[in-house]
Amino acid sequence: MEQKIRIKDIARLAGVSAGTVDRVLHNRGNVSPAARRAVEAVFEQVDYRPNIHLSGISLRRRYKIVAAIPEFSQGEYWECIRRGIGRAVEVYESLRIDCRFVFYDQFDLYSCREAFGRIAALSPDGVIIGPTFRDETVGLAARLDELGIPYVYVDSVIDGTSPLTAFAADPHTCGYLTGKLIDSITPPDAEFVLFQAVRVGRASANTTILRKQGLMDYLTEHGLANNLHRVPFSVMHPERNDELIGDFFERHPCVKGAVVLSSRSSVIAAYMDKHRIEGVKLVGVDLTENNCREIRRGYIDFVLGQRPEQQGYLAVKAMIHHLLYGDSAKACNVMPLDIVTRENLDLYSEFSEVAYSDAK
Amino acid sequence: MEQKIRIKDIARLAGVSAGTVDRVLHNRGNVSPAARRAVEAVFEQVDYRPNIHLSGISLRRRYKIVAAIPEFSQGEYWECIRRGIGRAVEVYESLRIDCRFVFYDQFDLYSCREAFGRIAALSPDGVIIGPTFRDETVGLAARLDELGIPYVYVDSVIDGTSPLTAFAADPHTCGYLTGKLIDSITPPDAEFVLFQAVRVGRASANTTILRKQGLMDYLTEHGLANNLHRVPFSVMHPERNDELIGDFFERHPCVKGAVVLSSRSSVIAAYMDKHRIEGVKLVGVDLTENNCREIRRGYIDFVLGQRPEQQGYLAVKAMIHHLLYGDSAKACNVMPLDIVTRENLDLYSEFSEVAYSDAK
DNA sequence: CTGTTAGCGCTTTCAT
DNA sequence: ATGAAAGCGCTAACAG
Repeated sequence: MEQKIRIKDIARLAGVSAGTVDRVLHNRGNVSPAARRAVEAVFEQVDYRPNIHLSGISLRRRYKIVAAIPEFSQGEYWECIRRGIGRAVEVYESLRIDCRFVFYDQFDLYSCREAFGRIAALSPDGVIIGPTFRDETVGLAARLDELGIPYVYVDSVIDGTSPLTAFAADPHTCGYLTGKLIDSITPPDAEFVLFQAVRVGRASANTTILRKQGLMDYLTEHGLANNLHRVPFSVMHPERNDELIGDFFERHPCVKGAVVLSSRSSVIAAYMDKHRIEGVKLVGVDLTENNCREIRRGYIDFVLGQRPEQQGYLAVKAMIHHLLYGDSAKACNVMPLDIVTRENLDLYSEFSEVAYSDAK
Repeated sequence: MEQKIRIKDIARLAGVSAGTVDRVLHNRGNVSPAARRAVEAVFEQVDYRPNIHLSGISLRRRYKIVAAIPEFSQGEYWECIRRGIGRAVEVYESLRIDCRFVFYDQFDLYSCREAFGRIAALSPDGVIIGPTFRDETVGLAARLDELGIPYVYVDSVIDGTSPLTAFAADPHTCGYLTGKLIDSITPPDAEFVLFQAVRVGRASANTTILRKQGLMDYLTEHGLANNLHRVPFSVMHPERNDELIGDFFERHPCVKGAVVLSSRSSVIAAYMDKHRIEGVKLVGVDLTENNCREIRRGYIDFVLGQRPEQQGYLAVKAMIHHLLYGDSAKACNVMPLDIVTRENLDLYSEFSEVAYSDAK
């Protein structure tokens, strides 16, 4: 039980005062090369880790974090990310973090452009970005780089930018695992269908493309690539699905498995319910409220969860550690992909209550 | 952005000093009924939540926690629980928690009795118990109840005792989910085999019995109860399995799925490897190092993880909050059951690094 | 019984 | 450039 080392100990060992140690620690200047060397020598020797909650208490300045993420309705994916961000702000309460949200419409490029445009004027110390549109995000990243403002991605990563770090599931693995699951739970000779949400006015989201690549890679590796059908469906206008999907399942009785790589598998579940499609397994992504309901009703068999709440929590945590101590973090943290089915679903939803939050 | 309320604010609102508020808060006595009422009235109004890390800093006394859990080798289940306990102690570093481990041999009742007997003499403020033997644990619990020492279970719960709280997966759900998985990944007419570890000198662990019940319930509900074979195997003497399992698979070609409800499915995987058993799916429990290896090699198809590290972490956290603030907690916290397969395995193991720990 | 005060580890201001 | 000192929210000893 060796005593925890404190700043005062460092000071004593380096033969300087605590003030000087702190100045070195936070790169606050006004320290002679000699003193700096002495202090740094001690840091080499000992494993000093300041208590961030105590740092917070005596901090004069407040940090302002802006979280730029898609707006959401109750029970949707981004609500979890937002909740995670909120929890982190509570846990690090002693730092009195100012967290401001900037929401945009993930289906409207102009809304995103406008929202991202507002960020710089808020002069944040750090930004959490939930990206959707590549070009807009690259633009925002460039502006932040210029201003020296660090940013962290949640949910997905935009190549060609230099975030402090990112918390996201690997979309290729997600698609690959989807393939593994649908293959595992259907007979060897089954055919599959990939339902693809039709998007108005823009290409499919990058994440979806990468997931699809993962799915294709699985199928190809297992000699199943030719067993896959693709059918479009509409999220915005579910009533159009009667027409879009039509009599697909009657025409393809060998199709025993369906996959949706966006979070909207509940739309397909509703279609299957309405048209009494039976004997077709359905695998989706994300534990949205709608998806959970369809899992309970037995229309969705498996869903992959990406721990959105934890993504938000960890993003803020990483940002705070960077702001206070200049900690760098590894470029990208890959979240686990939780396989959720009717039997373990409740364990996941009940649980998020207790898992985080150090505050009571 | 409403200001966080501090003890000083409570004092002002109640018309008393901070010292009195603190006395009320910690039931330290020496406070008049009138003052107590005034302070409690304010607590009704406002949501005051002390910052536990700041509480810690000015705490004079140290708390001593004893963790009584099975001893383990590297890569085993209980190592993760121990790591989680260690992490919590780090995160709550400002409280200078004294954590002492008392290990016992989970296969030796006398070792457990002896170890549990030593605990009271350590005069701990709280005890984390990883139970194995029912009677010994009931005895320990009774002694602790008598001494007024709170205790928390990890991994499993012993009925008829009154722990502060517990963190464990639900064994019935675990078995049930195992059934669901093996059923999902085998053909409709498949038969199954349950491999049961032979225990020397004592009945099967209670957890295993409950898991088995869950499995049976799944099979019964799905009209598959008659498709299940039971075969004993040995963990201690794997070489005996050639004889114990013998030509089971040749005699039962319809068996397409195997289940192991202890953490030792890797032993069966090794058997299958050695005897070139093919076309039989295997589902197990716990992400031990051995199990992970066999998942990677493709001999185990699915494993259920119970987040042992998080169990340990949360147990200590709950205990600390209780010791400091008298927080009660709900009787039992049910951990998620993570479904792990080759494709998402690495995400789970890589991840535990970053998920906990507030300390850098 | 109660208010005042010192002190925990850390940051920051203020003299030097 | 540097050390001393004050102060953050909280607890506990102390003096009344």
